[in-house]
Amino acid sequence: MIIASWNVNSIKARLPRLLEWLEERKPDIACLQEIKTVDEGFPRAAIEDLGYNVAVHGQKTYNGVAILSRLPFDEPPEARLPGDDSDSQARYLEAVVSTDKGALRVASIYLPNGNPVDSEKFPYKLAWMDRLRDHAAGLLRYEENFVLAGDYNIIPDAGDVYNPKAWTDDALYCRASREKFQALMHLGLTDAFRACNDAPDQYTFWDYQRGAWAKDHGLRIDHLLLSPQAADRLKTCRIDKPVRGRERPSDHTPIWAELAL
DNA sequence: ATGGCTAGGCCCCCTAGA
Repeated sequence: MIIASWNVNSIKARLPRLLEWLEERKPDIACLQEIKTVDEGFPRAAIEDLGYNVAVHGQKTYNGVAILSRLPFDEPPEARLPGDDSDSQARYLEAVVSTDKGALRVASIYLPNGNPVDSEKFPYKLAWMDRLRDHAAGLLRYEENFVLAGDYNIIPDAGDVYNPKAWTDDALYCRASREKFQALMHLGLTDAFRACNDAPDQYTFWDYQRGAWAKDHGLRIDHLLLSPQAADRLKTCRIDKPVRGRERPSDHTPIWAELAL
């Protein structure tokens, strides 16, 4: 089955692009980020008409995540990441589906950007990453298939950004951010894209500004992180780059993995 | 030589994104 992640940068602005991509790629599960609407504003019917079950954790104006699944959800999907009851930003949604080869847990993640690094946004990002690591450590104890899919706002390595020197002090690439990402990976997760492709400059985001798309000045910041059980079933992982070049695009493009499930 | 965008809100200018 195909599990995808896409930061759509507003579900309402991007609905035509989303519907055409769902019909082309036919993902079994699609994790969306930055839907930028409350639950009631989500265009649920148009997506259900394509055969998807829809789970939404929305918020007015900012953030917001969703999970689309051809298979029904086993239990009501769980919003929010444990560890901070005062966190009101809609950045996490987790669901479980049953396949004939076992259960699959999927999370849609919109990890905080963290810029500027001298603002309160940066410690919020780092604390959020600590919470994600703690939660992932708990999930690993089930020894099941899971995929943590989303916009991590983390450039893992120098080969994942067009000009790494310019990003040294940015919240997406600075030492503290990448150390937190490494701590998460060192639990035993697999970066699905890097497990399938070691070429540099394979991006998932291109800024709307400064002709970034035309010059291929991109970042690889959207990731599918797999549990060991899911990694054993990984067949391929790809980035749907042409979607970024379409009319009224998101600044992110979809990434997806195929698992033998 | 420079600066070049997009989306939402209650909206003609601001915040936010990365």
